[in-house]
Amino acid sequence: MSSAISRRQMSPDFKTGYIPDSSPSLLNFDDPHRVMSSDEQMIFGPLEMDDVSFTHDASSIPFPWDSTNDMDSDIKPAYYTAGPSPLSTPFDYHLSQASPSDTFYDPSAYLTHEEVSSFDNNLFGSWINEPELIPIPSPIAPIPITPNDSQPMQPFFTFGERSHFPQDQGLSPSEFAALHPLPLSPSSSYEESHAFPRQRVDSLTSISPADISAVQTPEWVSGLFDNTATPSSVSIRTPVSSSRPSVRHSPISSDGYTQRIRMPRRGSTASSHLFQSASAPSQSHLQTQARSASSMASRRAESVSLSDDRDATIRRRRKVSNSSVEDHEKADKPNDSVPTKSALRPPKLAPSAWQLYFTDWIQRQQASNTRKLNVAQAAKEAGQEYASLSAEEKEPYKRRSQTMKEAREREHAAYMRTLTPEDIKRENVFRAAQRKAGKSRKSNIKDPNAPKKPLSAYFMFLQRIRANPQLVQEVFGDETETTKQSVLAAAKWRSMTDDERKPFLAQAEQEKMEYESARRLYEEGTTGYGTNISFSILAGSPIYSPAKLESESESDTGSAADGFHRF
DNA sequence: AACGTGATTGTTGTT
DNA sequence: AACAACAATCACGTT
Repeated sequence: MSSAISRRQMSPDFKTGYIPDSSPSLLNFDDPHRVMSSDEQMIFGPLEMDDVSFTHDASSIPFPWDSTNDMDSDIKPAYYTAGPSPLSTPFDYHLSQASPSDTFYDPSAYLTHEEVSSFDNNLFGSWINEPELIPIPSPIAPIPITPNDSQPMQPFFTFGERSHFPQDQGLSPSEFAALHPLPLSPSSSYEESHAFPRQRVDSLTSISPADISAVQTPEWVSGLFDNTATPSSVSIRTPVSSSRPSVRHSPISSDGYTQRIRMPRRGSTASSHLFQSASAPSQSHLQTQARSASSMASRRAESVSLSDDRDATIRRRRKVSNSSVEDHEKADKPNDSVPTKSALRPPKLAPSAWQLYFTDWIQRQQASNTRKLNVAQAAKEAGQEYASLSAEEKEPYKRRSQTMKEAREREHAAYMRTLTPEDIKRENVFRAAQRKAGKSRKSNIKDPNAPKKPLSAYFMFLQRIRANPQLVQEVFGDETETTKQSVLAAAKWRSMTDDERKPFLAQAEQEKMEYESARRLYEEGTTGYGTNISFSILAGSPIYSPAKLESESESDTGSAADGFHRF
């Protein structure tokens, strides 16, 4: 399929001055110091985590043949430098360091009275708001409570001047392995220290269903309960070490507990309207949260009395929830059969600014006007009005949407982390079947807790180019489309000699080894029969000495080897 | 699947 | 059903 005309590529700036050979090639592979022997690197062994660096990012690999300074190659995504990653502190309500510029002072971080009230009756049935401010603890605007429990946000580890916060994405093998000091010790497990870095953990040997439901609860919702209940009773707990999944309760698993609290399927398309029409973000989450916060005793969805019979949606949902069809279907299915439905129940998307406006608009219509409008008509009209709004008028909607979106993203990441490898496997089997049947194009999900696959040599080569403007110019010329860039890079890659490729191949080999180790560790941990044998040679602490990091990765792993120039 | 990012397609919620 | 925003996917190379 040829790509359609790209409207954004018409800038003439890119069409000038391609001078391929105007300067000496930066791709000079003749520097005898350039090569890292994989043998030599293996001296330190793939599990010797003291020399861990973030080298899976090939752009940061200090290829000796490259004379350009490290600054180019040290570029990291913004979230590495922008302070606490929102994704890394999913449930941290105890920050006290809100600055005036923080969203703590942001009006959009507050729910209106209506919104709060709606929790009682229609469970987030409306996003409508009025500017009567009632603070809700945004995940990025932590509530200023529990002063004794508050401490400055600490970077999980530091790397030079920068702070690195664990991502919900997979980790590089090095990161992963290094963060697995003692997988059998609950208090030092990876998820705790990494995914929930500042979580106070009292007892983690097991996790209750209530904990799980809390994990699944949107933060902007659960925060409300944090306000009224004692923090400990509703504080969200890490969903248990990933290395001991034998005690890990999957949010979608069909064990007795979670099965009961599971909410009706959202249904991909047709059925969703049935249950969701009046729902806003995560009814089910709210429901479970309400349960776990107010009464830990009654967990059965069926027995929950939410004191709002006015809401027909709830009744409909409960009705479906009562049906035992689902339970049987689940229980009867062996693990290896292809699921007919996805069991995943991720938190819903936060409403967009437009959706907030539209809901608001509908409300206003209902309040004032007597005429009946169908959705299509309403959307048409409201859409025009929305388009004519000034930026200032859209601002409050955008801010509120943004705040909710950030909260939702964190909640989603937290949810994903609660999935067990089995959950993921199951879901991917389902998705594969859907793709095969042409019913969906959804790709497989990956385990966010698992170590990340390393880059291939060619991909490292690509990254190396991209990290250096001069190399970009030399290899890509003025081509800005990434797809075409990869074609050019591949041509270059093919034109290179084995010797020229060698440093990349060596590095790829090295990281592949590290990855395999990390993967084995992870799988051992997640099979429930893991042993701690190999962990003794890992770094004893997830906290590194940054100085060692930098120097070692450059001087040691970077030393020459490939035949010439050894000592 | 690992990287990058602009373009394109799919999903979302509202009555 | 209409709407706008956003999420997800695609394009591309190699291993």
